[in-house]
Amino acid sequence: MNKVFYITTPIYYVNDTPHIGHSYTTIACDVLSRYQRLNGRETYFLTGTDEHGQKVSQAAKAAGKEPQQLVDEVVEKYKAMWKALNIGNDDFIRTTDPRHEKVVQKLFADLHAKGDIYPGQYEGWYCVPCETFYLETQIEKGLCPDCGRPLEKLKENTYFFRMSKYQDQLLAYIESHPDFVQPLGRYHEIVNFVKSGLRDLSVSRPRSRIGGWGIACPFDQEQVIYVWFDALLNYISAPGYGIEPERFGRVWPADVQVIGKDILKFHAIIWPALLLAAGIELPKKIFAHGWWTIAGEKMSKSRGNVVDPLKISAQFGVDSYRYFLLREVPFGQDGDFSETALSARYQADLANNLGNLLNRTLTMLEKYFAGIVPDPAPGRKTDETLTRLAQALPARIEQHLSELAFSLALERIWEIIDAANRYIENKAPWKLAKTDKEELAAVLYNLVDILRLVAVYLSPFMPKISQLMWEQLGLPGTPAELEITKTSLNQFPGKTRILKGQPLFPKLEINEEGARCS
RNA sequence: GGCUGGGUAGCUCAGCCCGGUAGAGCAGCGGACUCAUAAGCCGUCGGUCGGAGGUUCAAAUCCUCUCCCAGCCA
Repeated sequence: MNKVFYITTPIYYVNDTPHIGHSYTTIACDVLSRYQRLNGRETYFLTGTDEHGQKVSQAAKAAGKEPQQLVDEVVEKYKAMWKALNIGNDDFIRTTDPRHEKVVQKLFADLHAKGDIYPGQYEGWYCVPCETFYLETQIEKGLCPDCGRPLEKLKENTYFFRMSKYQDQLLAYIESHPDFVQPLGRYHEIVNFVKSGLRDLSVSRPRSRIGGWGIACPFDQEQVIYVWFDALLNYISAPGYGIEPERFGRVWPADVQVIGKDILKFHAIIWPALLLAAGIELPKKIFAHGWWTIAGEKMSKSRGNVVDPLKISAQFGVDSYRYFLLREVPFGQDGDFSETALSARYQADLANNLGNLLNRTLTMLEKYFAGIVPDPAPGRKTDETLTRLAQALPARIEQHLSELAFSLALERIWEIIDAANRYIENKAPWKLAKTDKEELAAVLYNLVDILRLVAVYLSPFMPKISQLMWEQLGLPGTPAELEITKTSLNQFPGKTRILKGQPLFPKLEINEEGARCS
């Protein structure tokens, strides 16, 4: 049995509604998993929701609902969003799933039995109204850094995870696996952090203080398991750790865990430390991507500039949105989102370069060959540049996607699109139509052939557009059904009747207007 | 404060490791063409490479100092 390609998004906190940030992570993971499937590899692409914690129970109380009712409602928003964005996740885990709770309790008990979870007392500065603990270093003059009210020194019972014990082991692992945390800058942060020393971590909360909304500690009625301990374990509970050993063995370790840079430490320190304690192999790669600002400003509810992916998708198309997010900014860096920038990409890259290339090619086929792709003549002329680029493409895409360099992968595809547009200019089929029907046939064949290849390699990024291209080219099935390793030039079936349709990316009427609104 | 990135064309960035006539895309301008979503193609304008000093025949690239921005320091 081959190892399944396992990729995860973080589980999203139900206290938030899905926005551009969530969609960014999830789309990136979707592209990677679609690419793996295209290569004939089985995938396990996991996303889900983080549903416990005090904030959720507070929000429920404020809304006059039971926590369970609230999370059941919010989880649907996430599921609807993923459906709308054409996310092909293989599983969806909720931390309220019994399959998850069981694993969390089991592991908590195991680590306790092993002595890696031990009882103690947590002491810190507590803000009663905010219900939050602060460290000495976070506060000034005994006031809450958030609301400014006086803090109380509070001591409460808790269980600690003996993280300090795994400090050296973790450091050794990270230093011997320079790809473990990416991008490189984040890797250095983590190395320095671990070197500076790890403290034991409080991993439970008194039930009396936070209410019951969480996973109960299996051996102490007074304690509830801390949300982060609970949440991180989703990555192993979903593939069946301790419950379906065979499946777990095929899936784990995760090949890539994609996260936002804000939760790096949980994933690159606490998470691997827990796995070391549990004697489970560590994930192969943690990749922390950057954040989006909105038209130069930080996104926030109070500014009212939160980007709704559904609204943007309705306006520009789902695939345009997917394309923009991955093309505009190198994965790992921060980026700026604006309708103006999206509009520019739409116009230049999508409508003018790609959409128009398909359109002009199909029009010429209709005009000169009644919409039937000419048979590929054995000795026909091919284009050196196009051939070279097409042959180099698979390895380049593989390289870039293995590094999560989505923008570079897309640039490589656009090199071919640009070259194809130049090819048309150089060959001037409208002239050949009058002088050399044979070469005209060769040129148009080469064009649909290269467009077929473009559709295949574009399919992980823009599944719907890729499918539309496929259909307009008159090809049967879907581009994603094709094993990518078997794609090469000169395989477009001759005599195919093309089915030219509407432009892939119609001109945007309200272009200026939209730009101003953003 | 310590550590790490970064400051290059109007905008976004590459080049810096391994010194040798400043690059790409977008935007702007001009041209020829017409298959096409007035798209595409060709050409072109545009930069004292954050600042100062140094090494060198030669520095965006190496060294020193300095200013500014960002990230990490539970």
